[in-house]
Amino acid sequence: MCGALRASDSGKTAVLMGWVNRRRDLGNLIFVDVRDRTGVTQVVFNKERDPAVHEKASTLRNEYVIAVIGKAKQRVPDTINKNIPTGEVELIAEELRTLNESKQPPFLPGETVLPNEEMRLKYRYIDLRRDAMQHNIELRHKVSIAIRDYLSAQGFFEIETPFMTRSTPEGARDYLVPSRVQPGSFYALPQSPQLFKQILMISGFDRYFQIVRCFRDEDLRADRQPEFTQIDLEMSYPQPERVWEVVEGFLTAAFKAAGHSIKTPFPRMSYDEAIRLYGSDKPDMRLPAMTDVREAFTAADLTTLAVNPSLPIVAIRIPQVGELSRKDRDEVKPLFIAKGSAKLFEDFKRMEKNFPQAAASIREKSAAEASDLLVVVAGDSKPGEHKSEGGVKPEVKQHDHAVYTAAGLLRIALAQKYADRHGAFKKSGDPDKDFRFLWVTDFPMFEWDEDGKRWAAAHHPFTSPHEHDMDKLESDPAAVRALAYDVVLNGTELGSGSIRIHRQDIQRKIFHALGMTEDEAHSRFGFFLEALEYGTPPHGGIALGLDRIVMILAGADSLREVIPFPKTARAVDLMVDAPTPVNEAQLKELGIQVKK
RNA sequence: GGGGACGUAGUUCAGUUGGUUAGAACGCUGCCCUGUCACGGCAGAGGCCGCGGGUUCGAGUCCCGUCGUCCCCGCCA
Repeated sequence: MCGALRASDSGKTAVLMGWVNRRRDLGNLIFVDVRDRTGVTQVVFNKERDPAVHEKASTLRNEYVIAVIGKAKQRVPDTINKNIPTGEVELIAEELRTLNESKQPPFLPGETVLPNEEMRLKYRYIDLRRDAMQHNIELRHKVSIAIRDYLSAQGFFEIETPFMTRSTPEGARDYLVPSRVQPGSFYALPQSPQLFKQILMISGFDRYFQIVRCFRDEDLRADRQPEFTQIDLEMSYPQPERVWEVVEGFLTAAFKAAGHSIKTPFPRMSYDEAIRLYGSDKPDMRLPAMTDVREAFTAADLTTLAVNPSLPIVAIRIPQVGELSRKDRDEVKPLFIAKGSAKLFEDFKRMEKNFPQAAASIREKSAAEASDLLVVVAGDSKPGEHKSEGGVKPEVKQHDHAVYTAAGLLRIALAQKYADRHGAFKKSGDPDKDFRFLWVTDFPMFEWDEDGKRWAAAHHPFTSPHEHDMDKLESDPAAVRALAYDVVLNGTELGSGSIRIHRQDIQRKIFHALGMTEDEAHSRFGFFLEALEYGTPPHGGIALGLDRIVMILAGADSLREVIPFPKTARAVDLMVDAPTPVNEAQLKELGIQVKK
């Protein structure tokens, strides 16, 4: 292999096969760097030594595929290249075969500047030849293997579940697959193997896992692709802590495979705490939490500032940002996405001038240094449009929630904007700082769906409520906590799971709370409800995004860097040019008519 | 569905207040070169300025539309 040759191989005959990475033609002396998956080795063609082979070498061009036979030779000291592992050796060519020529590629894998993403995706096979992509794909392989080995050793069976399955109206949009044999009927690709893995528990496979593709027809983001890979697992008779232990175990193995040693157990935080302290259910703990500064203001202050005294007031601190210029402040304002009636005070100096006592108190409460950036987010006292549906309680909570989450989004936007100044996102080499894991627990069971004017499952409708909250299912749905948990890394949700409902009576209550009639529940999940009646063990599990784990390990900003053949923001594969219309005959066979 | 950024040579980019023949680097082609490794030197080819309208004596530059890529909000149980 091209990356394997070392000085100790000196004198041996070697065969190298690979691509022409670079050619340096000095006339009577030609150097060719031959590249394969493992690296690059320099091959020397000397006219004096072998005119015929040298002549052949002068016809080589970038990305030709060649085979070279020659003698490995230790380089003389002043020609050693310290930048590459094979830099102490070179291959003196004795025979050269061009296995294939290449058209001039639109870009070169060895080039330092990247072409734009459109180009990279269209010619993905060339992009994937680049070192960085080869490394990412190898990393992905190693991580998968580590996780498989770990879970297998812990007694989990990897069991496959169908890709062509049943559409369920809950959750994300389904990708549909028409049935030819049953015209007018459709399979759906799984958003996750949720019900199958629960049925595997009912079937007696008490520890299941699968590294499996899932499909969701929703809009894309840098960290969201329409098809993605989950590490899905489920176990019988677990406490949440047992599931967390398993996850911590395989993540330790996965990170070890990538060369990082992480500490377990991960810290834990309730959902309420996460919202109050970070304005997010996936806190990025690499930066300080927000601070409740409601007490810093007098009632008179709040009136002057036109701030609603009954809503939260929080301070966001970003370390080491330094003083904001007028221009900075103008740029900061649009980063704030006003949710509900949340409003922003971005000019802390002005606050110090007009409300010196409050400002001093905020500084103290948030432990701010002089060089830290402070901004304050509060609720506007102007009467907003009040939606009366849904009862009093969720509305009050929603307004609090809006202020916290608006602040949380701003906190992240500021952190990204000033990443160079605070440096918290730079890899330090210390895994305790670079990888801030967190369990977020006690999620609410239900969320108020403003459009549908009903309660919806926050996680999914098979999640078990907290035992103590059972009696609130009817009286106070907003207060019901779920036995659901997320694992979060550096502000990215890696995975989500729960203890499931294993009793049919409770499952029925949940459907009822969700406003589903018995008939509706049966038509959607009849097979599952029936299965629950045949001796279902208590069970629970979780699913983690493999792509996201690898993305963070690779230090990438987008899933596209760790997926060999990803899709664009419009869910298009630019290489194969999918999706496409299909011909009339195909449609006819499926009994489908396309609206023009 | 909404907001923002970008689109100029094969690639990455520059292009002033609207003004004559649109530039650079890398890549490509040819020649020279025996220790280069992002080789070097000389010469050369290469452009529907994304596409379609408009304003103007004149548009890469201004306006409108459209297509594509990226980021964000909504959405993603």
